[in-house]
Amino acid sequence: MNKVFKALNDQTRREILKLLKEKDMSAGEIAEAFNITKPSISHHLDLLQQADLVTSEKRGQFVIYSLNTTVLDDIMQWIITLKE
Amino acid sequence: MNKVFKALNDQTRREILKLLKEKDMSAGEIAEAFNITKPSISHHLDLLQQADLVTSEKRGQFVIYSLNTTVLDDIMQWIITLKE
DNA sequence: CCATTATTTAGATATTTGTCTAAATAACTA
DNA sequence: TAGTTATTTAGACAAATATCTAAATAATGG
Repeated sequence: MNKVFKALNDQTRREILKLLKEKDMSAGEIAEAFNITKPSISHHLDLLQQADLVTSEKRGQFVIYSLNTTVLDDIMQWIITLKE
Repeated sequence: MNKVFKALNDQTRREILKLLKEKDMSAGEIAEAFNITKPSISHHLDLLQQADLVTSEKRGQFVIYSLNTTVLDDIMQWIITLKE
């Protein structure tokens, strides 16, 4: 939960999630969408994965990342609880 | 939006919101609920207010804080968009 | 007006974070 | 096997953050 909030607290990471909503992408493809070096993007992807917001799968020499929205349900529930 | 995510990215601030869900509280009352000094809590309240997650009103020598959940709707909508 | 109480502001400090470059690892291909 | 491409790891550094103590501000009550 803590890790999810932390992962969401960054514009670049939120945009990565938005990209992955459209389609699965390799680390390199994701990096190309930003003006940030590949190691930095790799770090962001690591944080997103730690939060379970993305999953990754090695396909040949590529690592394909996918969005995982199931943890967002917890955040939604947290917000709903706060509102009621 | 950025400020809301930032404000939510802290355990203490999330607990403050939970407290304020139950009832409005003065800055001092809130501080007493934590093992943190009053200036630190004051700083957290400032960040929450910047994010529009709480409002404050001066009543005599006290400052009463209240929860404001309207901005949480934006977060909810952001999550829903990501999920659909 | 002075002392007390409530809260915030200022300034310092240690930790965390986002970014970079350089190097390491892993997989394909000629 | 050697060279190329894809990604991550390691290490450094500047900026942001959470916390503290001390001082300032504001309101109350004798």
